Amino acid sequence: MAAERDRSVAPPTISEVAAEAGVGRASAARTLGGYGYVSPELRERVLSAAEKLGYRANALARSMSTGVSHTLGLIVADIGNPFFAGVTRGISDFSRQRGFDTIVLSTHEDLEEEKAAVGVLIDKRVDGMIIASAAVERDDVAHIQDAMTRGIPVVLVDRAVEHLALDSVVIDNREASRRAVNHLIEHGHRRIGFIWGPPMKKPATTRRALTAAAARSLWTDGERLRGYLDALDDAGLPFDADLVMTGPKTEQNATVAVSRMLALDDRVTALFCTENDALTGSLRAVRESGFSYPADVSLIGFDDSSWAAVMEPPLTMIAQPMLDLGARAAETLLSEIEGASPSRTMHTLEARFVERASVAKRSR
Amino acid sequence: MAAERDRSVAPPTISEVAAEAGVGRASAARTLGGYGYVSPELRERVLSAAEKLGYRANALARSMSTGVSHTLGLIVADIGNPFFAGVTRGISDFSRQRGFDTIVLSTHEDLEEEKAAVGVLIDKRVDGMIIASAAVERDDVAHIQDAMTRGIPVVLVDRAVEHLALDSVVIDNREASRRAVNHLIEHGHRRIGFIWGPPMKKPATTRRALTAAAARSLWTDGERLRGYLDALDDAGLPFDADLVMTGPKTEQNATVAVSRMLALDDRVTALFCTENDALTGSLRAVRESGFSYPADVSLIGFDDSSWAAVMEPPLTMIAQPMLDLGARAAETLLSEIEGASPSRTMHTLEARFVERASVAKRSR
DNA sequence: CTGTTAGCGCTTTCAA
DNA sequence: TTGAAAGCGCTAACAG
Repeated sequence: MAAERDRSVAPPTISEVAAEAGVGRASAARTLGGYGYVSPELRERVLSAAEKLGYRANALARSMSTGVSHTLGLIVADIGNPFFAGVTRGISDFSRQRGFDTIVLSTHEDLEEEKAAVGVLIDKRVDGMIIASAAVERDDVAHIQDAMTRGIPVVLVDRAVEHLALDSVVIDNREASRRAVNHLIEHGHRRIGFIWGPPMKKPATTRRALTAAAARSLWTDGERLRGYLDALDDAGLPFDADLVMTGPKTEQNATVAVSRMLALDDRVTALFCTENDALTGSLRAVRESGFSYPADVSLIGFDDSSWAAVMEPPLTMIAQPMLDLGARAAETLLSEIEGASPSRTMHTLEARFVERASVAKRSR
Repeated sequence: MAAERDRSVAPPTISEVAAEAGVGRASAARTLGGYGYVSPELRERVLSAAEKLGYRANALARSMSTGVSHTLGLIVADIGNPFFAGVTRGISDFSRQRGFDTIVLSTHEDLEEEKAAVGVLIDKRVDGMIIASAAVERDDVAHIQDAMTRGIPVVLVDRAVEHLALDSVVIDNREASRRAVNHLIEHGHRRIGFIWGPPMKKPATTRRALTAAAARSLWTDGERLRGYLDALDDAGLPFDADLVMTGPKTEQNATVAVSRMLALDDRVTALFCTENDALTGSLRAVRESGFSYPADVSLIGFDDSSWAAVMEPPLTMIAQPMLDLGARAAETLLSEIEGASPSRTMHTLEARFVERASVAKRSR
């Protein structure tokens, strides 16, 4: 029997509406649920009875019998991060329009929290989930496979996961990165700092160690690093481990790392920052070291924002289509929910390279 | 009978677990649901049967019988906005810890969408909702009252609504604004632009028209404008309608409005921007007009971010405690859900005034 | 076209 | 301590 309920008056049920209208429950259900045939007469009576009682369908009960919740789950590292907030907005707008709502869970980039989040969504019987997963290794993906096994459609957003044959919606991070770094090279830069790379216990000393670490990092981190390396290789430029930040990804660490790169005998003359905090941290280091951009050091950042455009000089940035990433992920998920079989492909959206004024010819 | 379901294997139910364990359903339910007494023996059998079948409780069914969904609803204008994203993060972190998940709905600052959103949340039987409402007039709040009438706890966040006796969690916008403007006045400024005020069809020409418009605007907008006026009055400074932007709240309009203020014979020497886009729009206008800050014009903005700190010179800002606003709203809501009667008060959190270097003594 | 009825998977009396 | 059975509000066969 129902318990803890009635924090107030129990909400009217379809039976009460039927009684009020003097019709059978099924007829009331049919008109209110919008299915089956009902004569205009009864229909009218039911509608006004519902109106009168302030009837609202209990979506929970409906889901119980239909097996469909019209609710999506979204799992991201941090909903407070503007990038994920943008993606969320894209998902939310798209899915709401199709009658789906979204439960949003933040995992703080912690795999255990992510596992728990998937469990919660399974329990709540979401119709599908979109995940920007923190999973990397093969052993990290069991929770996602569990959801799949249970027949819950899953699509990945922002980060692909190697060991998972799933649809994912991403940008070509490697190419975006390669292009940015190449842009720097074309401006004569040969000492280009990369902020930030995969977090490592101790700084990498060899390219080999670094790429190995990248393989154990978030897909996005790895791709961006590979793009950096690609550009170097394309230009025949030597790799220097001192120019790649590998510490924990915080703004402050970026400042420290960049300060060091700026103090090198053969100092860095350009910086490629793969995240917003990396950029602001770098900017701070540049200033504190007594340099200015783009005269002394050129800069390119990731994830454009109106701030980047009003910096003086304005910043050259890689702009990810956040809303579109979300919308596309939602679209893909919804079509799988509606029965389409997953194409298990990577949907790659275009990132824009927004050239402004933070890159100058090397003058040194 | 259940329909559309089984997109795959139907998930195991408590009955199946009971059968597998060779016990009655109730015993299985008791151990799995964590209530009532079960002998250690049976308990063990049930647990391993559940494990074996991969049982996960169906939260929907549970909600059906308990009347509690352990789900909160959050309604904001735009989840993609960094401010709301931060608030959401605060809510999400706090409530998740207490076993509640959050359905997030964006209304695009549209009252109709907000009404629909409330309806959706009622239907999904959320245990409570947090709303940053677009409602202003008495006629705008029926949907929220409807939720209240149905016994669903509601707390307001960021924006209080005059006609609603509800708990709300906000900052003292008026005081924060007054303080910022006063800071400008103390630095000798007498011509201070306010970006942006309440949107009006045609520019206000009198103070009276402006305050009237403010009364018909979002609470935050009104409060911030009142704070501006307070500071002027405190200092005995005259009000000038030309210094208050009243157009649609877009970055571009801010640029246009500020450009105009800068072109006045008795031009503006300081700007107070009440939102991020207002600030970036203003910055652009300052630059395009051939001025620089803080030498020619001083600036103060709302909603601090790491960007503001790395601008050159760094920007003086009012920092709202976004996470705390969210956490506090969640805390208040949860206690009401747990039975506390709403205190119907405004919970005012402290905003910090972060003084950096975008305000200088008036030099003109 | 309309009403009766049997579930959906869980919780919770109530007896045993 | 345990099990049987009713009920949460809805959908969907199935008769009529």
